[in-house]
Amino acid sequence: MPPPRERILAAARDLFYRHGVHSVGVETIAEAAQTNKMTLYRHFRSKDDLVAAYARELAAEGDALWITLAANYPDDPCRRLQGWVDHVEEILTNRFERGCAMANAAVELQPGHPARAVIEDYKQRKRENLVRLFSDARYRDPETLADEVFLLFEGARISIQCGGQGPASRVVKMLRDLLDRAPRA
Amino acid sequence: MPPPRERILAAARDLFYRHGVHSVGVETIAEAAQTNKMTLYRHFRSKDDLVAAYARELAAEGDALWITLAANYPDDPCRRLQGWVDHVEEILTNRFERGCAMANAAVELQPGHPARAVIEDYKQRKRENLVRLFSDARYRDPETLADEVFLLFEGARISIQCGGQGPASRVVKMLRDLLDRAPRA
DNA sequence: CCCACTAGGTACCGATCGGTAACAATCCAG
DNA sequence: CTGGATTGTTACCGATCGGTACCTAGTGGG
Repeated sequence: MPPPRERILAAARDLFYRHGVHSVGVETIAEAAQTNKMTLYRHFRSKDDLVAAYARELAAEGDALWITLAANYPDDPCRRLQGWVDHVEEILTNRFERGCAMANAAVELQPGHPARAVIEDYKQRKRENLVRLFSDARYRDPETLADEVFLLFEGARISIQCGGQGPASRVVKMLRDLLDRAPRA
Repeated sequence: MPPPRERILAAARDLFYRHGVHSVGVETIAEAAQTNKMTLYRHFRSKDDLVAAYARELAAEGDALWITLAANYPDDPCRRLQGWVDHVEEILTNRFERGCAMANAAVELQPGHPARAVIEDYKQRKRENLVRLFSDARYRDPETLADEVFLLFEGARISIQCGGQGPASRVVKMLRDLLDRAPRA
């Protein structure tokens, strides 16, 4: 069995994503992690601290995707781009998708919350990664293209939980068409 | 002074949007409405009932925009479309924008919550209104165009509160370019 | 073996949550 | 003016919240 801290973070991650940060109490998390509240508070100073750790874990995992992508296709930006689109498709067709966990958390958290900075930094890095990807793939206007793709993706994720499987289900095809038709240098 | 029910709904709307549904207690809402908890519970059976009324009000206001749009430009779908884009720009450049109130609420609410149905119905109507708008303006593929515009808009709104004013600030220009370049019949 | 460190368990704290009972004040129609 | 309906006030309920004190049970390294 993994050490308590990992179990707590895993449980928090599952519950926070499924039910929202404010709807889940620390006791519930501790029980789901097969431990208790005291052990939770030995590893996290407060619930807010746990939420921040939750955000950091999500951000680290998101960043890891880009490292994996670069490692898998070190000299082929177009394949790398294709790999990213495949990843997007994987997310958007997941039956349990409930939107971007970090965006959802940002909705619930007050502007001053420690997790907010983590989330905002991550979203900015994500956009930069997209710009670099389009730049490497020799698209003519990588900035605009990155913004467009970024917003389409974010919009699709938030729309899924608003019953809008309509627009979201077609976004992958839209993405591929967009990338096919966008002008390249 | 407006009757209590209206004041309560107005206060709930302000507080729910600024701080989130779960972060605001009924007592706070009653005080902000310059009344008290008992009066609130005389007009709303429960907090969930108030949240559902909140969602219904947002939906009614969103629907009213389309009626206004149709009334202002009864015989000119292109001007109507232009009016809608102006409205989008107005929203996205608002300093107090914190995303779509209904999408934010959906993030916080469990799938079975009475407000969820209101929100999902509204989003579907919104998409249909967009399709009709593009169809009236004689675009070649109104469905795809509506999805694209819908997702760009939703993505921009959710991105604003993730510190991503980067992508969101350029979305209006992207929208106008997209509509200029999209093929028409 | 032993001792320090970590985890588990329980009981508890004050605060706040959504929601209600009972009663006084107010207001408006007939 | 009067009487019924609506509102205001206060106090309260049980439940749950985040967070802590205290003690016991392991457990691993010297």
